[in-house]
Amino acid sequence: MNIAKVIVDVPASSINQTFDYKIPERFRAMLLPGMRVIVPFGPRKIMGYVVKRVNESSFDKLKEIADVLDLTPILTPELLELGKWLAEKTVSLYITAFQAMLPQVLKANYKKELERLSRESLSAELEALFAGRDFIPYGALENSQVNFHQVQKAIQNGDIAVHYLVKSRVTKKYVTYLKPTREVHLLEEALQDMSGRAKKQQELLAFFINQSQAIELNSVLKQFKTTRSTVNALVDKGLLATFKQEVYRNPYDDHTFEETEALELTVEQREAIEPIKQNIKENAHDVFLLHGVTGSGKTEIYLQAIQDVIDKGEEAIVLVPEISLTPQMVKRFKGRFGSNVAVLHSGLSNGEKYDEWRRVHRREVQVVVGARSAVFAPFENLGIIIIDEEHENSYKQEDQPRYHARDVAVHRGAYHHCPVILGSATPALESYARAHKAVYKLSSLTRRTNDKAMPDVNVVDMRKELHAGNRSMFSRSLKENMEKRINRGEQVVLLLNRRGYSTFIMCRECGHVRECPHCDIALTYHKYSNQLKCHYCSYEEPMPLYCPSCNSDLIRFFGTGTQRIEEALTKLIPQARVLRMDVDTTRRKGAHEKLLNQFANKKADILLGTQMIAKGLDFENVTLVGVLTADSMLNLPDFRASEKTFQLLTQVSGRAGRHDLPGEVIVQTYTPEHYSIELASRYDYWQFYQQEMQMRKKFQYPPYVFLALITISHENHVKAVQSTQQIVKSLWKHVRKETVILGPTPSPIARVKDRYRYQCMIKYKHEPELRTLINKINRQFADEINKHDLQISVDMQPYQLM
DNA sequence: TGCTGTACCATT
DNA sequence: ATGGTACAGCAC
Repeated sequence: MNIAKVIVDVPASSINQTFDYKIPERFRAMLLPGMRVIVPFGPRKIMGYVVKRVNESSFDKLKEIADVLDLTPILTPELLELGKWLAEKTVSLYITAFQAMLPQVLKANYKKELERLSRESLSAELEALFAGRDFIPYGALENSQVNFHQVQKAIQNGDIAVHYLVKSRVTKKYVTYLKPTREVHLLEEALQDMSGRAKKQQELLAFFINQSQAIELNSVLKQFKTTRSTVNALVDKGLLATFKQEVYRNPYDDHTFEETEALELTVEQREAIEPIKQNIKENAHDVFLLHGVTGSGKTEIYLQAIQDVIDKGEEAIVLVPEISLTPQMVKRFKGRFGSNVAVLHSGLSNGEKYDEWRRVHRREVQVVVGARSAVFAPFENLGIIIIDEEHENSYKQEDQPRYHARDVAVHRGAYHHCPVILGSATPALESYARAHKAVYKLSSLTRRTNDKAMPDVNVVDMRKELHAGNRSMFSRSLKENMEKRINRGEQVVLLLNRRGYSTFIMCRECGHVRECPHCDIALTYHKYSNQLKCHYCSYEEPMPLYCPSCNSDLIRFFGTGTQRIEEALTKLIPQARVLRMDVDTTRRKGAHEKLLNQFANKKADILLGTQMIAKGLDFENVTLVGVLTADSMLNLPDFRASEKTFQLLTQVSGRAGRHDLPGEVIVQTYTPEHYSIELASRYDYWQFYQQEMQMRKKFQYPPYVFLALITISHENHVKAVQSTQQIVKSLWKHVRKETVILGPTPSPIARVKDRYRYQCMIKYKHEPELRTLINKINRQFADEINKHDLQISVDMQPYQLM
């Protein structure tokens, strides 16, 4: 078993295979699958993952592994298998699948450097560059006087050499400790001998005579109100010593969480949790769909199920959409399980994420709460996987590997023989359909734990407002209600239902809209930098003073951004204190929580924001929720538009009147008759499900069919269309006759980064060979991809059809 | 003849 | 992805 099969860190389809390496003597005893290694690859050195050890290789000229980066495997055998499955299932590269399962800092950093080998003098330019040093970064060659040829010659001469370095991005946090190094009597002697002037040194030394334990340096400095120099003096005298010890960065101070006990369950909750507990007890794997209205106590069910898993000595993964939005969620888990919980989400720094990940890796915790990628937590005895708000789009990763966390969870659940819980007030249609077909087990929670009714939803027809001469974005009823609540000292949440919160600029004179020169999309105005930016390629230009097309100065930014609504709102109700929550006001780290805290402390009357305020917030003083434009998503070319609208309206309605004060919801719309709006206002999920299923059946969309989206891009418009056409043709040849292939169609954003994008959509019910077929097509186009810069990307379960 | 840009090719 | 190489084009 002295040969290792390695997946190397080269994201190219021609490299999407294992490479064999000899394991040198010094690594034979310790090298295991799942460890990272450094291997020579062509002229350079790169990182790779060992997936297997074998005895033989069909390749005869094997190179040796240059180094091993881990002492223990970072991928368990299960995760190695899962990575393979994931890559194949999503038609992605093995390397991208493995990288997706690990924290960012475990990815390799590559550097090149030049070493001076000979003492003899080099060319004047090279001498200047090295400036007496033996090693210099390779990058120093740029903007220097040295030309490439000189370097090549020097290398051939053996005067200098290029080194390829693989650097770890891992940084660890250390705390410095201070401790005495001599026996007590020696310290006492030293204290006597010390000059009377060194007051602080004496104090410190006296302290350590009574105290032989190591103490954190910073706390000593604080306690004695002194500085490092005092300590250094004692260290120099050989009386004290400092040493460093690694500590985890802990983003949450565990002690600040109030401990909670299990709550008494309602009858409904008990009925829902029973089969889950049974599953846990019997090591059985079922997928449970927990359909519970907001406030029905889903989280308590999660907590008590997890308790069973912990008692059994097993581990739990809890996925939440985006945890920084719900500090309440962290609080509940830390409150119940204390330091037995690791938290993984995008609000943490890379270092913090790594430390939390390591607490899982080292089995220091049994519970992980985190966003999408936490589904890969390296536990080996999983007892339960929970996906909260399972309908959320953020569980689908939109770049390679394009996976859905739900699929991964179910796969891991089957492997570990443990239950998977999908919880939501508005389950994804796919999930509910599966529950309906008894593929998943359905549990319904129809009542709130406090038995409060859901707030009344009043739908306001904005067309009538217009006819009545009200041209503002606030209906009369919303205005009156807001004033009434604010005067009573209650609070209001206002939701602007917009997917993009971008503001584009348009000339009022000629209608010219400023677009990105490289992409077919309007540029977005950014107030803080007064720049126009492209969200797709990061192109930037200053905000023009005059219209580039007609030179008029009537160029303004457009779009009903939250800023404009805020302005209108302060005009409409001058006494209201408005808190605006959007990308601009939440950009800074922690800004999000700060704003929410301000609102919780009643520093504002109205919280105005986009989708981000719809989820998981719980303010007891909020009695009115207003939705300004409920139908703005309905016109998007997205077959899930109705579903998303229904989900959003239901979620946001749950924000009002959760406590003692009764709540009310006002929904403004131009299409009050639309079933998603009408049924959301009645909280009728079942009716919505049935109606929407009919639509999906009629137009052949999921869950009636599976989708696959292939996007082809090329700098040349014609080439892009032609290649897509060819792909469509060869698909037609090999799929069943019931399968539908649409395309070539231009992608909704037809050009990005100067590349034209065409797509083809496959709608199928049963195509077991589809992935093989797509891979075959990929290979057919290998030449075009390598030589002529054609790009083909595949999404086996598209959520965003761009 | 020597320098520069580029297409192509292999990587265990 | 990325570095090496063969080769074409061009100035001297």
